Amino acid sequence: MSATERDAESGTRPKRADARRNQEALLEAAAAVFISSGVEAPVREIAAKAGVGTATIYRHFPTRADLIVAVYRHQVERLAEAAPELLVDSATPHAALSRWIDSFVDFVVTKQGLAAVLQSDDPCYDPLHSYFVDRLVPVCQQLLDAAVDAGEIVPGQAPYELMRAIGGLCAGGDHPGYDPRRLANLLVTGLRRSSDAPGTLPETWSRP
Amino acid sequence: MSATERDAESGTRPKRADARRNQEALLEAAAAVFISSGVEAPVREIAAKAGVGTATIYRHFPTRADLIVAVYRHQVERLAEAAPELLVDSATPHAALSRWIDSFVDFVVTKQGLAAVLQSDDPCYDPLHSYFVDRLVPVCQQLLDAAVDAGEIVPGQAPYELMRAIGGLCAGGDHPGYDPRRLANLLVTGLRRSSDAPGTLPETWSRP
Amino acid sequence: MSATERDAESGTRPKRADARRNQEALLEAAAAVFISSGVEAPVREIAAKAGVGTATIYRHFPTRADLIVAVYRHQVERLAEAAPELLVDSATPHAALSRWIDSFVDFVVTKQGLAAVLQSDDPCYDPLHSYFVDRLVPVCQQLLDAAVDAGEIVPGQAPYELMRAIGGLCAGGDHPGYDPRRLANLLVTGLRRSSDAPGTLPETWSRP
Amino acid sequence: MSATERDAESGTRPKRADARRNQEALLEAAAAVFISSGVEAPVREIAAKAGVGTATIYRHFPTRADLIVAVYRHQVERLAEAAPELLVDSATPHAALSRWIDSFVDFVVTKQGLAAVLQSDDPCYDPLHSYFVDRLVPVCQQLLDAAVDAGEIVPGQAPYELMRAIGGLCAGGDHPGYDPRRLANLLVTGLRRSSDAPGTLPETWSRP
DNA sequence: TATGAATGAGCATTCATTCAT
DNA sequence: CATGAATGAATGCTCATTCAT
Repeated sequence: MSATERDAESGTRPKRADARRNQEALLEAAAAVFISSGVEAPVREIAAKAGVGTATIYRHFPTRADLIVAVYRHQVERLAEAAPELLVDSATPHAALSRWIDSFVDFVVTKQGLAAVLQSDDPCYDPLHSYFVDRLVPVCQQLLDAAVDAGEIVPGQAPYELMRAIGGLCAGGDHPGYDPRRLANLLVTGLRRSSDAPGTLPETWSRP
Repeated sequence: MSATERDAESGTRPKRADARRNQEALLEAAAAVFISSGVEAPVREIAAKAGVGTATIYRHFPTRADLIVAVYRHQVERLAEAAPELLVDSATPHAALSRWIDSFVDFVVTKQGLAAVLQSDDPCYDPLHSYFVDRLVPVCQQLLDAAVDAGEIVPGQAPYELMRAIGGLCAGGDHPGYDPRRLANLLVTGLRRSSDAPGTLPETWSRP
Repeated sequence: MSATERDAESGTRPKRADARRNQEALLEAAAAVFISSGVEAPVREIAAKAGVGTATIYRHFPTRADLIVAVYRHQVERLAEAAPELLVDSATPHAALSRWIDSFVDFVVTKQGLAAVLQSDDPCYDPLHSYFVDRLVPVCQQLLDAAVDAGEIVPGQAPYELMRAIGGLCAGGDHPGYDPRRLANLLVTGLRRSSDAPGTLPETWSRP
Repeated sequence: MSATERDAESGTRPKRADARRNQEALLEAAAAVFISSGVEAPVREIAAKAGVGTATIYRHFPTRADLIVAVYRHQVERLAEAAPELLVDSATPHAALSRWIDSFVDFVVTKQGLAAVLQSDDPCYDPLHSYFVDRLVPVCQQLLDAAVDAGEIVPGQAPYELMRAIGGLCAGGDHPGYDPRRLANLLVTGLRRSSDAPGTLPETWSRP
């Protein structure tokens, strides 16, 4: 009989309940601390906020990346799931892409330091990168493909590259007048087929 | 004859020789370390690389911001001075802007962590921010103005915001397939007057 | 049964045993080091002597003032509590005052650097000052008042000033022939009503 | 022919003039810095204030003690020379002692950190101690002797001990209400023959 | 299983002193 | 003889991680 089965049967396993409660307290606390002090906030701060010992964090989330993934999983999932609806609801695939990028910006920009971590080369964040890539890159690819198929944007834009760029752009911070949404959409606008007005705009900026 | 006069005449500078050599060694070492370990690398590492004591760094560059500014001053100046020539040499102001952005990207992208520092809120970096802003924002403004005047891009794009965005975008790093130049130019392309082909592309994504 | 309850019952305190042992080792080590190297001895030295890491000190005593207070708390308390008994046991209030000053001198003179720190303006020592003032000034005041009421000494001597003076006087050190007790009592003797022999001694030196 | 003689003859030795000028600038600067930052102020601060290199300080004053002695020599001399006059001018030897102590207090109390240094055990300050002791202790002894001979104070008070006590007492600082002059004189008052009113005051405070 | 105490490496920074110029 | 650049040891403090209870 597995622990899970026993749980399902009795429902009286206090330990498990404790653990789950801890896990949730931890996620809440981490989310709060991530916002106030960034995703690289000291472990102790998170533990203190959650009212648990530091080692408890390590038990539940061996690496910081695990914790970050757990904290943002819901939002990442929602982001991933939103794409199909957007494709249906929007006037054009490009509009869907644009709106999805908006959501992505909203997500990244509110997480102090998330963008920085996503750009970090530190291997300790590899699981974090993997999760984001696995979950969001296909979705972004889908949106890009749709827009390409509709002839709205030029083909060939790698979704990972685009998201990475937008991530970096979101790291700009809260400075007054800095509008990550607008800037991200500038990027997406830049993808538009310049052949909208064929021949009129020489690609003067193209690099050799 | 004062020491200063002798210096001016002979160029021997008896006292300063060591100091200048050290200063240069320091700048070289710092540049190298900034690339390998980022601009927030430990002072000790830079000192070790330069073969000097740590205090020597503090003598020449009291704050880290001073050191960073010194290391990049030449390149920033070249960047600032390049704009007028680009305006003359390029087919259109937009092309000049695009090429200048290329140079800016080339500059930022090779400095590990520079983008991050430029985005930091830490007041210790204020002098660094000031220097970059004072030196480059007017130049970027000039290029933007020219492109606006030529009817190539929409008006109203703040140069600081644009540069900040590009800075963040450059923080994307060295990942294979990540092309900051192209992405930055996507941004600039996004600024183009969509009226190039008036009416053809509904601005479905435009923000309120 | 919670850990707290178990503690209350058995006194085993499974968790705190180590911590308490360390705390005590720390206090002992600090006391020893304070004597040999003064109360401003490097944190590392105390940690080494106690056989703990430096951070352990910071855990138990976030500031140096905390550590100093903890080290001397017992002695300060004894000093504070001794006054009432002295007033009862001594022939006169002045004698009680004198004996209390003796104890105060004994306390201060054995703590290398304590006097200096008590005189320091560094705000980091404010809590230390406060503790000493809060605990000892009222006691000294009480003794002074009693002596004044008995007509033994002139009124108006601020206890804080007196203690500060004695503190400084104790900083004289261990030099042979230097007798802080005697000197401090000279001070207290100086407070005596000169009207012991009214009119005989012109107060030529009296300050306005 | 000694260097001094040659100087006297020719008066053209620029080097010597420079050196002397430096020495004086140094003394002035040191005096100023000692007041503002204490006698343990960084060497560089003094050098900067004097407009000389740090090594120049070491040339003129190999140790800090040398510098301190030089800075205060004039005032110490005046203090030493004042005693005879005071003995003549004052109504009684005790009054002279008291007034001299006043001057001593005035001297010590205005030198930030001088008292602390005078109490330091650091052998690097031995020359400083020696100078003060050699110059002032005999003077104080003389004043004490006179007062003893006049029957005003009890015999046996070592002058060095008294001065050390007063020095420590002066370290009390600038705190409002802290009056080192008064406290020092309390000490001297304490020396008075209690037999002014013989038998009236039992030496209740005397320690076994 | 949860705890939180302990760890100790790591960092920025200061300063007295020396030495090449 | 004067300079001031270089030194590098010393210190306070933080934080991620481990481990005994």
